[in-house]
Amino acid sequence: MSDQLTPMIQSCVLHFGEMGSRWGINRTVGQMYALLVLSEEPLCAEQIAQALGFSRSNVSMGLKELKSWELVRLQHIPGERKEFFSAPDDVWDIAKTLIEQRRKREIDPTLSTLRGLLLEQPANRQEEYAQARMQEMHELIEMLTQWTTEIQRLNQSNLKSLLKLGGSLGKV
Amino acid sequence: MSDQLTPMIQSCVLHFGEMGSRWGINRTVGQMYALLVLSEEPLCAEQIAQALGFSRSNVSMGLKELKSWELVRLQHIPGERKEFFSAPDDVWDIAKTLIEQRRKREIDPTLSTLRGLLLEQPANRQEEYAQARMQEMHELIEMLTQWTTEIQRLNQSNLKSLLKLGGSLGKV
DNA sequence: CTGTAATTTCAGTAATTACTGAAATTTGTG
DNA sequence: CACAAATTTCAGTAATTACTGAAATTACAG
Repeated sequence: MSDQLTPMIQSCVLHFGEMGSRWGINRTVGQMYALLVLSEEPLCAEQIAQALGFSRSNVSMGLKELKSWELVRLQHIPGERKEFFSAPDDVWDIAKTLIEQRRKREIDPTLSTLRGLLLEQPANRQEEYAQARMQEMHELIEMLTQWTTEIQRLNQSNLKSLLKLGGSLGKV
Repeated sequence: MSDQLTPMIQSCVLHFGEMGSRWGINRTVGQMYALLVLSEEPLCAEQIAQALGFSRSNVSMGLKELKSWELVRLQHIPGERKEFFSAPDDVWDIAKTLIEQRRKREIDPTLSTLRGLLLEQPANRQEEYAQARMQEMHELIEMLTQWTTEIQRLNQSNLKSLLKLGGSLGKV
């Protein structure tokens, strides 16, 4: 990594790179995104490559990935020919996008796989039990999904105030 | 993979193997756990290796991993010398454990990294902005964490009824 | 305590995933 | 439309992660 970055920003970028890789996100893509989030002005591919010490083509791949997740905004700066990228200004928007995308890519296919298997006629006691488990998983995942859907409707400050009501959840 | 498994169970096992690998969980560990969840009786390492076509040592590694996540229960079957493993009977217990463990391993260190960086004196305007972003991230993560803490207190049926109240969230 | 079954460890290898530089393509400007 | 800047693609390579078999260790019945 080049040392154009201040140590503070570098630490954060590195941390999110590691975190990303634990969550199935390519480490360098994680770093790129952290950098974009921490930057006030939009950055061009060249700047990202320079700041993080990656090849230009790696950055191109990374940005492609981030575009496919809808996590970056493409911007054109007047007078500049090249493309600039930035992350949403509101971190809650980022989180909502992440949740939504992961749902589309992983949760929905899982639910649909489970539904498919639940339609089959169990061939024996063993399959009967397995289907019961699958049914439980399906219900649980659907429930948690509905929750996140509700939460996603809120904006961050509503979320905060809802949380302050706090223990209200315990009173069911 | 051996074909001791019925196609139904095999499909499910394979699917969760793939899903696991997208979430930073080794594919074969994902398969092992799916198999344990779908099995009514506890399984021994040998049975898992046989059913999934993995080496005995790979299963040993996988079980070690699952133990470290506290996702499996070790059981001794009377008269049997070897160890048997099973997953919790309640899928909600499994989910709660997963959430808790990921919090410990990834969320807490992230919060602590952010707090550390927020204590530093910003050296310039750029770092000032970066810190503001870090502050937002910290707040958001802490908030979502508190949410999941609340939810984890509930049991599955409470969760269901709370969800049925449904749009109540929208009324904040 | 001895012998055997079971489990774990670990060094080596295989498989996967990530990254690069060079070439091809696209984009925008005069 | 010609040229140049910018971006993308992709085949090759590097790095990482996963998996195995053999050896070491542990656990337990007699």
